[in-house]
Formats: sequence, structure tokens, C-alpha cells
Amino acid sequence: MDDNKKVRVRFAPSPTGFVHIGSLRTALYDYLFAKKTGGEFILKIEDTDQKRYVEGSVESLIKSLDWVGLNWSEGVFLNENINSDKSSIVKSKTYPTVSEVGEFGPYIQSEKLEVYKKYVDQLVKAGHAYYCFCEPERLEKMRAEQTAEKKAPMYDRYCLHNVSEEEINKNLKNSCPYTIRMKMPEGEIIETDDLVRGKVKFNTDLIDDQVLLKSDGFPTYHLANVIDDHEMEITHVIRGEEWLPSLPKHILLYRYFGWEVPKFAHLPLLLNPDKTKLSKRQGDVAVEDYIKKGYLKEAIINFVALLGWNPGAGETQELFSLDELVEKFELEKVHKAGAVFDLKKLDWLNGQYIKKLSIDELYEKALPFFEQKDFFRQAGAEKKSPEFLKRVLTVELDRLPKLSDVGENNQFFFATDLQYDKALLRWKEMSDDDLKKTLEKSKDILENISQDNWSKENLEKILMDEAGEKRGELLWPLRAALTGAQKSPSPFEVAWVLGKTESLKRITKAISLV
RNA sequence: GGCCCCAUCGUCUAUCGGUUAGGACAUCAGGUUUUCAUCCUGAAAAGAGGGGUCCGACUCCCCUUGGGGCUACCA
Repeated sequence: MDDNKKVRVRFAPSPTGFVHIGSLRTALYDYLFAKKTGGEFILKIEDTDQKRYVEGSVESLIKSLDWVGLNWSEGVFLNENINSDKSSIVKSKTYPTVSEVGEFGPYIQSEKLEVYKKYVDQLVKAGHAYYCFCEPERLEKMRAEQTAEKKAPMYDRYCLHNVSEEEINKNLKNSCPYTIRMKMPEGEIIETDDLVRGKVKFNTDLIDDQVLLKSDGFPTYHLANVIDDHEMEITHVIRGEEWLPSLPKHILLYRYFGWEVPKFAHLPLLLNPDKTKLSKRQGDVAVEDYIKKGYLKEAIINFVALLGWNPGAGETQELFSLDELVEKFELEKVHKAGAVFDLKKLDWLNGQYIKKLSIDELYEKALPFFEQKDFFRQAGAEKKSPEFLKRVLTVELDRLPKLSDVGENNQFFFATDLQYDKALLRWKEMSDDDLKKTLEKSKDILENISQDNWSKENLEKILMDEAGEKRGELLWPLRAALTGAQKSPSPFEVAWVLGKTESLKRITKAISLV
């Protein structure tokens, strides 16, 4: 391969409902590699399985990718995102909300069925593929028998050996359903170099005659993939390790067609805590799920990037921006072993990125999450004001793992009438009398602070001065009165958020309780 | 079952033959002007086992074990 050729990589998801977080990592590595090498990052759609197609998923998949900020320069785009100055824009016939941009289209597999047919016919003519008229029932039975005999289930080549040219033509004329299978050569060792795994080799005797063209006229992944990558001039195929066993089939196809073989990089899998392939059953796997939970794209990208790769060289940095990742990324440093998806670390990373947000930014991101909360919906209008919420967020900024946690631990901010047990107000063994006195003292102090001086800093300074040695005596009852909660931020912060009027109201209520 | 891939703290990882095997998350302990969180400090925590090669192996080779993936007219 000409190493000076411009790098072209592609991300090729299937529209089966959502973007898997593992696919996102593949897309990320594609993106990083393309940017790093000054190449093109392309998005194409693998929709050859009609049964698994989920309505609207092409669009949602594009949106998810857009949301995390991986920009591609060619392939499939949402109509609304296309700048008119792009050349060769083709509206997709299959998916009305998207268009295809670029000179190597179609970028949607279901739109180039005749292309695959043309190539597979070529293969049949050359004797590298053959018609198969076996019914699913026969295949199933055959496999069952082979399995029972502890043999590897493989197609027995019935149609290769027993169906004559004439019969084939007759069957075709009668429009009998058929598939086209790839004819694996005998006794050949296919050896190749994988960019992350090094040398890998396979014996063709142990590989099944793969169906290339299905009876519905659609190609299988294997056929479509090879043809697309060749036609789109893809230089590097970066994909999950689950594709490694079918690599020899792909290499053989390139050979049969007489095409240059791209470079391959098979990425390690993302794992469940029990080390099986990351799956829906053991937690959220859709990027959308993480968006909904209030993870920031920076955190998701950062986290997923470090699952299977790191810059090495004694590097102890943990936080990386997308640009930094581009700068440091190397395919050669990708790991071979699978990586467990550890939510705890994601939470920590997310907290780190939340802390970097300004209050205005946080407010903008957090508002939709507030709006989903019952305690927020039931709150009075003044508690829903941007000013109030921003004060809440100022206090919460440092203690927020994810946006969906917003307000959750501090619901007392939003309550109109705080309900709590009187006993909560008591500091240690304090008598009712003393309790009342200390609350009245707090009330006095706060009453004497003007609206203009009602700041976190002032409240802290003044209350701390007044509290003297036995801080708890003044501060605990005050905090309890303001929050009605066992745990909360400091009374200074809470009083500041609530404002003078509300704070005094809550203290007065506490006094009346005692 | 067959084939393929993989193997450092619980988890993500550094180490590219010579290190007290380093960092981060999580955990635990202590501290940080009341509780919680944040934050700070500290602790505990790893080279699966067996053979080689080498003056010297976590590092290179082989075997075993363990784990995973694939084994569809799914991708």
C-alpha cells in the first residue's frame, strides 16, 4: 500500500436503535486517527439487515454523534446540518431526513444493492462463489447434526457439488429463493498484520462458506463491507475485535476482486463488570442513556478514550480534551485486552468536568434536569427563577457527579413548608430553653444583615464571629432549621441561597416548633 | 465442541531486560473553622502457574490454566 495515500477511515453503524457506547469508542478512535493523520472521517450506514432496522435510528444516531462532537466530512448528514456550499449533495431516498455528501456514495448500503449484485456475479463467474438453494430448515438440521457429532457447524457444500448449471438456471428462472456463498479455498493459511494485534493467521479449512448475498437480495456485512471500503477508498479499517474471526474472509474477498487490502485495526472489546462483552442486560450501553443521565460529552469522550488506550510514557494526566486526544493518539498504543466499563470512574470524570463549568453554563445544562424533578415542579415561582437556581448550582457545583443529580440531595431549597422532626434541631444534649435561645440568636443576627450584605462571605464571617468557640451550638440548630435535613451544605450557603426573607421564615418556624 | 484473541492492584493503566513495579478511580484511616459533599494527607492493594533464553525477566519464547470473542440468509 502506498503509505503516502491520504488516510480515509469510516464509522459504519447499523440503524438498529441506538449508538452503543462501544461503537462510540470505535468512532472516537476513527476520528482521532483521521484528525491526527490529516485524513478524512466518513460516516456510512450499514442497513443490510431489514429485520433489525429501527425507525428513526439513522437520524438519532447522527444526532448522538453530533452531540459528542465527532465531526465527519463525508458521508451521511442530517439535512438541517448541511451547508449549501458542499458539492455533490444527494438526498437520501431511503431516509428522508438525511442527505449524502461526497464523491464515493451511496453511503447507505441499502441504496446500492445493484452494485453488490454486480460484484457478486463477478465472483460467481470466477468460481469464487456459488448459488445455494438450501432451505433454512435443511441448514438448521445439518448444523444440529454436526453439533451433535461435536463437529464445527459448517455448510456441507451440497449446492456446490450437487446442483448443475442447468438446475441453477432452471431454479433462477422459476425464481427459487437463493443465496450466494463464498467458496473458501482449501488448505490455505491466510496471514496478515493487524495494527493492534500484530501477526494473525487463519486456516481456510476451518472457515465456513459464508453467505455473501442473502435471499432478499441484500448483501451480508462481509460482502458489503469489502465492496464499500474499496469503493470509498478506505485506507484503515478500525473496528471491534468481534470482527477478527471473519477477517480472513474479507482478505480473501479483496484478493478475489484483485483489490488492495486496507490496513486493519481490531479494537479490544468493552466489557461488563463480569468481563463479558458490554451488554444491555448489565446496564446502560446507549450513548443516549448517558446523555439522559447528565454526563457531559467531555467526560464521556475522555472516559471512553482511556478504555483501551493511553498516551503512555509515564504520563499521569487523566483529563484530556478532544484536541489533546487528537494530538496524542496513536493506534500503536491501543491495547489488546478488553476493558471493563467502570461507571465509578466515569462519575468522577464527569464531576471534574462539571466543576470546570461556569455557573451560567451549568445553569443552561442543568435546567432541563431540574424540570424533570417533582420537587422542582411543585416549587414556588421564585424558586424557579434563574437567579435562585444559579445560587443553588453555585452551592452544588463541587458536589455533582452528574447533571441528573441536580437538587436531589438539597430538596429543602425548593420546599414551601419544611417538614421535619423537632429533635433534629437539637445540638447534642442542649435543653429546649437553650435551643430556643440559640435559634433566636441566629434570627437576631440574620435580621441585622441587610439585603445588600446578604452574601455567602458575609454570612459566614458574621455567623462564625458570633458562634465563637462552641460553633455547633449556634450553627447546627440554624442549619437544621434552614434545611430540615440531617445532611446539607453549610448554613451560610443555605441562607445565602434561600435569601433573607425565606431564611428568617424558616427560623421563626423552628422557634415555634420548640 | 472447533477456531481466534487476550492475561500488571477490585477497575482503567505506566513499565518497551536491570524500578522500593508508578499514577488514577474505588476502598479504608486521618485532617480540612457544625453535618454532608468537595478538598488535602496517608494506608492497603498487582505481574495466573510452570518451564526455558539471558549475568539478569512483569517485560522475549513455549506449555498449562483462566477469561473473552466468533462459530446466522445479524452486524
